[in-house]
Amino acid sequence: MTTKPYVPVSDEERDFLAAYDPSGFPSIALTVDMLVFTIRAGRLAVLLIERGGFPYKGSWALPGGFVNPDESADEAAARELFEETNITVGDEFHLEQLKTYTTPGRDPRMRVVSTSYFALVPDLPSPTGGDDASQARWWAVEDLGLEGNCTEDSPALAFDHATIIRDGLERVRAKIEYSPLATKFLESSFTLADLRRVYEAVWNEPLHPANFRRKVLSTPGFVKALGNKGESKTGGRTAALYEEGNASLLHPALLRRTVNTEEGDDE
Amino acid sequence: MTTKPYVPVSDEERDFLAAYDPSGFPSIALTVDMLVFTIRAGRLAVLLIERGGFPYKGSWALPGGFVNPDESADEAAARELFEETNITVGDEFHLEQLKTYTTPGRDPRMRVVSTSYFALVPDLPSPTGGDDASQARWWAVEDLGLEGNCTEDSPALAFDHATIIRDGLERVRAKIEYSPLATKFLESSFTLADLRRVYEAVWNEPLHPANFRRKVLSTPGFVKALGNKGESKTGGRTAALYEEGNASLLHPALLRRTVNTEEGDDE
DNA sequence: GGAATAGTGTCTGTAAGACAATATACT
DNA sequence: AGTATATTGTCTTACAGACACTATTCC
Repeated sequence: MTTKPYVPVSDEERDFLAAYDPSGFPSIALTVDMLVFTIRAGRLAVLLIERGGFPYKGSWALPGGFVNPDESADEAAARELFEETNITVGDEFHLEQLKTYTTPGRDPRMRVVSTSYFALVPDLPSPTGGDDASQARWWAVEDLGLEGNCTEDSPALAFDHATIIRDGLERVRAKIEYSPLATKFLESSFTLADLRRVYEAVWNEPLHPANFRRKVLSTPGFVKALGNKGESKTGGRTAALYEEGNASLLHPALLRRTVNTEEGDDE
Repeated sequence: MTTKPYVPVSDEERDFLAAYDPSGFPSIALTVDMLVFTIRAGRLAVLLIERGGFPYKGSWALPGGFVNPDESADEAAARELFEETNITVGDEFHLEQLKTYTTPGRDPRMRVVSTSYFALVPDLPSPTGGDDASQARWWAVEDLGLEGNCTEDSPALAFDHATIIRDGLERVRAKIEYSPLATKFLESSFTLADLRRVYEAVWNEPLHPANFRRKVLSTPGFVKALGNKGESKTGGRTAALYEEGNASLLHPALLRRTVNTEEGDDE
């Protein structure tokens, strides 16, 4: 529980810290941890990096890094996201602060305060290997063993990153109910079936196509119809294309049936 | 935008910082800022403290303080809340992390990373003067001039605390829709009219008593009926008493009509 | 034509919003 | 009695969920 003295483990880190505070090692390091979510093969996935050194060597961790002295955590998060995925901040995807983790000892090297961010991005062409030698890949969140369904294939997660991923999942699952965030998982034009598959992947439950359609179209500002039509992929009628609308909140909201609360004896 | 050298402004601060990092002043200070909300005279109010020294002398600031080296921000927030209001952490009120503010230069003295928390407490007996000589009082959020209704009576707010208060208001207003948090503003037993007045104060809009009642009672786990009845205060039929239920999420949610989103051309 | 998906129409149950009516307290 | 609030009842409208049906594409 007490803060241990810091021992640099790589030249990059040593250099960074020397530049960070010329007078010595800082008492507190501020970092960002990135939850980069996407939909791959119909499943919600998160980007993880295999750690190559102490601590948690061989475990999988969220990408992230130090906040520079002259930048805010928001700016650091956008920078890290670009470094990891080559995506530039814009309207194409969503980046939002999630929560800050401060428990003493969460990093054995020193006191590290980490502010987590989550990003929602469309399916990226490649597994987006990081610029450093570390191994990066997408993990389907189902396969992480976060909800008791832990198997021998579930990866070990470094630090308190399992908690961060759980918190992020909860936020994303709740937020697509009342905001048009689900469109951020898709390219700029999409079909209503694409949008429905996003909801099904994030909530992990099937939705009724006809009712979903009626609901989305009756929510003002959620999506906007484009004139053209897409191509049929597996046979079947060609679907119309839509783009993101201009609403920032959905009213009325799309409601899940499955709500993770204990409802007991009422009244 | 660049971080200025730190100049201690009080003996307490100097002592704290010396103890905080014996090798010198820390590069980053981690603090908590507390949004303590309550309902006073039918209006949503927040606790503010008048600053007695540099910077922002004479402005009003959120209560808060440094996170000690051996505690988490959660623990620091609970400690600060007790120091400000003499309320002990428990089921009686709500304490939750809001957001972390990191912009360089937000405190002119040094790089201060502040994690904000909001607490919902019942109306407290006294204005709860702080233990130090600083002036503390409740401010109705309407009177803070946060939404353009700024008058000459609106207080000057220190640092980026106007932003923090706005963020907190948004969170609380949204969260009482789908969680039973509104009961945290009340004593352990309350009438449905009391609960309705909480919603009316937080949302600043009148609610229909009969429909509110039916809605609350039909939401499983929101409130639980007590056998006894309260006293009539202003004449009129005596209302039945209720206590908090065991639901953690309201399903279905109580919906505001007024939603602060720009809804444009749909479809 | 057959299979597959997109999209429309319709029925039903539930619940919200408005409002009237009744019940119970205080003066 | 008169007033004020609590509580119940009822009517209308909106919408979610279910499901049948039509439309359009590929094979």
